[in-house]
Amino acid sequence: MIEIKLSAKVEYGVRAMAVLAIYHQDGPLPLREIAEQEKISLKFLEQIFPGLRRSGLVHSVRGSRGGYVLSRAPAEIKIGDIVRAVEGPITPVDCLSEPHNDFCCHRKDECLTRQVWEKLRDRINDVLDEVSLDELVEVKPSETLT
Amino acid sequence: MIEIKLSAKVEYGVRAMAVLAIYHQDGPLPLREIAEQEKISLKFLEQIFPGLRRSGLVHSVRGSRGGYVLSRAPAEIKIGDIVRAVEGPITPVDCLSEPHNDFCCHRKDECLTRQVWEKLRDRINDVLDEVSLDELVEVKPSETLT
DNA sequence: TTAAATCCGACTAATTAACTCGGATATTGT
DNA sequence: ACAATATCCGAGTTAATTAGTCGGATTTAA
Repeated sequence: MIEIKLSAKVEYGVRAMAVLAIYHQDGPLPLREIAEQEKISLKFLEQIFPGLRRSGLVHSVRGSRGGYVLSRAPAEIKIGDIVRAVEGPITPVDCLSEPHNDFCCHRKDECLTRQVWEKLRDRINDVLDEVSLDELVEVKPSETLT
Repeated sequence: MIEIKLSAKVEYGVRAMAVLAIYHQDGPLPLREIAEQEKISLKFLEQIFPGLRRSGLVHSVRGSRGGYVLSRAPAEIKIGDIVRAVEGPITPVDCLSEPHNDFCCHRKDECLTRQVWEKLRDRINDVLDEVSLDELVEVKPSETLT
């Protein structure tokens, strides 16, 4: 079994954003296209994108010939942004998201393990904020800058 | 909702090991004691400890006056050891644990996002292997070395 | 022999995850 | 105007996982 695991929503969300990054120039890209390319259920994608829009990472164009467009350049979008947009704040244990209560951990003054999870949370966020979308879709050596 | 989350098993496992570290000198400590101190169900702890034992982190003393003892000094036990003992190898997406198959991600040559999850996995392991049990139970300034 | 422990495996209840479904609404091309 | 193509919205469903329970067998010290 595995214990630190990304949800399918996050995985698909990042994959979908990567596709959007590739076709960034070509105007709005409908989810149908992304679904096809990445073999993801259209209906599931439809469920994922509202979060990305609310977080301002993409903007939507409704109606025929509509679709989604990145609202910033791929270089300005970090993987962490996507992950947080899809699922909310990243935190390894509930204890960290709530205001500290003494029942969270039952040792006298302070939760001993809390500091480890805090460190873990911070590092996870760091890693995810180090990589941006453009790095993800970087083309192979063949098409690097002239 | 949260997407990178430790299971209760891991959280309890680490807390329990911290208690064991504190009473390290005093011979075997029964789970009943730990359960009481940390307000964790005894039956649940009983389910967690076999994994810790099989990984060689603790050894058990059966029968009356029995319990569990750390098999190494707290300084030699990393949080990562505990996490892996309780739940198996740490990996953020299934794709990483299996031998690479082309259906894992549906882009032509290589999974673009894979590299990010690999980096994430490695960093998570790094963080968890940086902290050892003794750091976790380090006493407050009042009782630092004379 | 009794009490206190680990040990073992099955069972269950609750929650979450991963979709699915049906339709409403907006927009464009003809 | 109208059909086609999108996003949008919310509820429903199914499967998997998690968290925890339960009953009892085994081991051992006192």
